Amino acid sequence: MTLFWVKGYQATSLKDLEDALKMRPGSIYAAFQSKEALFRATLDRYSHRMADELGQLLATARSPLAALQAHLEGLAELDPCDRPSTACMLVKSLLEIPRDTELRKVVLDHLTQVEDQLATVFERARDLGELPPDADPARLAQRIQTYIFGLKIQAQRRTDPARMQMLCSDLAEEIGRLGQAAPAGQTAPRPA
Amino acid sequence: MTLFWVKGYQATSLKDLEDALKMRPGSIYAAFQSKEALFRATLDRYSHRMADELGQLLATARSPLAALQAHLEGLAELDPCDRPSTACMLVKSLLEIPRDTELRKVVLDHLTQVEDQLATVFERARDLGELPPDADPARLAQRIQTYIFGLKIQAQRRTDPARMQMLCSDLAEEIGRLGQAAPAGQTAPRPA
DNA sequence: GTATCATTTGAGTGATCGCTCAAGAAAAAC
DNA sequence: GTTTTTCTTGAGCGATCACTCAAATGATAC
Repeated sequence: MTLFWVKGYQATSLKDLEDALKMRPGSIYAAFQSKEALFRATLDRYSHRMADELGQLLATARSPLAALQAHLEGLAELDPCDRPSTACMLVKSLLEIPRDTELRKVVLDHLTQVEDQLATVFERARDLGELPPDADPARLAQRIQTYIFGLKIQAQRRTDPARMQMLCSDLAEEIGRLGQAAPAGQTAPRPA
Repeated sequence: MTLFWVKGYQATSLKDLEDALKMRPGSIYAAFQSKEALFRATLDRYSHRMADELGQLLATARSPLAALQAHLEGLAELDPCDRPSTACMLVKSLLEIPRDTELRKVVLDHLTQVEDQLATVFERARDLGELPPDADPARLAQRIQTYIFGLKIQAQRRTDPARMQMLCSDLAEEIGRLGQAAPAGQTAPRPA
């Protein structure tokens, strides 16, 4: 997964995979069906990890909205210490895989899955009173996902970490504002 | 340029270029030095066009801030009618070109150039009183560029155009709020 | 120990990659 | 018309691509 994540699908050769998996071509094709099938497997794994990560953050945070803010803030220190790449593997794949491909559809499905998960978080926030009752979870999900896409690309530029921190804070604050800017007659709760 | 833009650098073979340029390999290597050099030329061209586009929008819009809002709104109808791809060629290149490459540096420079241009727009908006005097143009530039990155990736997903329109409006509104949310004692101007 | 099954191996497949260069065609100079 | 110069051509270079398969190796059954 790391290999595909860092180098991308096309740029990863079978020689690379041989070294990484410590398997010879025959074994690779016996275990997986093809380079593409192996790549799909890594996409699945990546998506699951992403979902788990967000789920765990949600479990530990004091509130759904705070969890999302924390997630955005967390993108500030995306230096390749723990993670192999600061870019999102799904976005990277989306950009390099041509249209009208089975593989493309797989990537799109995974992205929609993530979006749905984010929508669920917003829905929960709304039900808990963190958001005004007329808030549109799907719309907000699309928005924060756009933020995340943009932030992870910015992280690829490896600029000043302080600037990256500022940027993440700005966008996290934007999410926080969603709760405070309640319409008339609506009071924003103050989660403990 | 279209070819590199749509297929990406690696996925574009010399055969593709032969067909597109209607030149045989010898001529291609006589005119340009290599596939990489040709790609650099297209990156330059793309960047210039981007800059011109934004410049023109700035000239026609009623105000700098309105121009930026219009630019974001414009990303809603990015269907591949006029443009070859809805993705940003620079971002696409950033994600596929490995670290520690000359080519990578070229892409990063171009991205910084765009960012600087955006900062100039915000600076102008501030000087015109559209933004509070303590507004940080560089910071705002980084933020709107992040929005643009995210939006252009969303456009790649080819989802419901209405949802895309909503998303663009949301982020354009975000930019508009920068002008209205003036600090104490500051009045937001109402540009005609 | 021997036979049976499962797995791994790596040389080799044809195709394509980016790229070169001697030879030919076209244009310019005279 | 002839020579000189400029540009174009496309066969072909070695390297690499994703992938295959007969043979070697390892594990299991008896």
